[in-house]
Amino acid sequence: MLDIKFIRENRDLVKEAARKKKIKLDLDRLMALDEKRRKLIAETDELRKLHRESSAETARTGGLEGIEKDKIIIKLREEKDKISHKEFELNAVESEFDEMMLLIPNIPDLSVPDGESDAENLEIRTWGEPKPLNAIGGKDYLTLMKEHDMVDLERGAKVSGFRGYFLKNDAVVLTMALWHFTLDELSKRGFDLFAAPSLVREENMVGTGWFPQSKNDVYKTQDDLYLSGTAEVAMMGYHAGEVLEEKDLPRKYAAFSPCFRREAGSYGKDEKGLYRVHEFYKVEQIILCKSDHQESVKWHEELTKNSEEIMQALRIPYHVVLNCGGDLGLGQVKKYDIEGWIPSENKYRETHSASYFHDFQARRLGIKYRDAEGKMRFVHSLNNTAIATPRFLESFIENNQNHDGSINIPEPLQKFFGAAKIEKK
RNA sequence: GGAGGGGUCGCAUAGUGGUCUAGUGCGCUCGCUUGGAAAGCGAGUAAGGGGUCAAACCCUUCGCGAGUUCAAAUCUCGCCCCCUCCGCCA
Repeated sequence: MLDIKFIRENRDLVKEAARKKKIKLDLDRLMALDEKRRKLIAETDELRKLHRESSAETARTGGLEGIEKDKIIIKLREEKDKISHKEFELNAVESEFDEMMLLIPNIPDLSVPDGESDAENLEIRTWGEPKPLNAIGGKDYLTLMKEHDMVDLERGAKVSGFRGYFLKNDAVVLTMALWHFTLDELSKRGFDLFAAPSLVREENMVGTGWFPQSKNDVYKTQDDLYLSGTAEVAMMGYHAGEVLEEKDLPRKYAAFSPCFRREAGSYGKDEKGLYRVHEFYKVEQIILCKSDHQESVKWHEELTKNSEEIMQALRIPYHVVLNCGGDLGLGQVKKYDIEGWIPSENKYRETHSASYFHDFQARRLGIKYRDAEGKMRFVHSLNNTAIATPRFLESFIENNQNHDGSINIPEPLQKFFGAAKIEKK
């Protein structure tokens, strides 16, 4: 959410933001509602004030009886009636206003390129040597995983439906080793570790900016809780409604959680394998920092660097792209995706997504802090994937395979995996 | 799933329909006092919204929401959370 005062004074910026993000927006409607709203607030306040004065007077002259009393009560009743009518009018305007406010996009950074979709994201750097499949060993990850009895997709679909999967044996150990390794790396970098809830209240979905837009992509339970698609939601809700101290910022959190996505509207995309599944696991990095653009930029770069270092430690060639306007979420100011190299597809595919929001999420969630002068401010928030499984197995296994079909476990991961290789049984 | 108790200013607590514009204590801030400090004394002590160049000023808020009433911290209903207990359970 943006500050209405900011919107009022920067209409062109907001319109440009909507254009860049390819979001439909009737800003004139919002401005008209805002004006109406303020007028009604002033009128309501005035009526309330008068009524309050009358009530106080009545209270002071307590024991009145008969005609005198009736007269006063009639007067009070009339005042109250006027207030009710005014409040009714105000409520109608405010609820439409509030609804629209949730749809106002955050302003993307100037460095964000124009573009419709992820196809127009800009590559900003690469690491490692991306090699085609035949140069590495010649097998795609599913073939390899089946050979090693690491996955069962058929029974996954039988039990769990479309996009269902079972991981088995070394894949289970490898997956857990990846989580553990990642958490360990982040802990070393000063992150507090969390195992976060996936089941969350609606207000957190709205607060992070996932709702109302992406409601269709999220599973809802019969208790009106939602199955979150990322620990970002729970971790942002963690401090909702709180006032933090400036000295306690930044807060750096690494949160593990199961993640759920309906993938509505993605039929036909990545139907095979472990890349796009309904149920997966993720370690997410979350940072809350001071309300300052340079701070946000600094931590955004650091979050990205952390994930790059994890990619490097695990020997996955990757590139980093700067996401274009059309590929940004409502609240995002700027986003980098890290895409791991997939030899079998001869291309890079998204494994991490690092974005910052300025105070967009904090405003919706009410996460504030008292600055050095004692002034209340909204924190800035950022997040980035640290590792997402089983998606990550695709690039991991293909890039670390040997000609004999065995899979190397890079040195930093060995103490978590317990061996240096996955060998043919 | 069931039974009961509770949620008031940073903390503790008072308040069961009208002077609550929420009292008191503690804490905190400032001042007086002092050689300095403590104690004592005095004043202040929130958030959100409207308004304004900024202020003054005004409105709202006693877990959240709705209702009854001229008037709600106080009465009614729904919800959320916390505590105690029974049941079930990894």
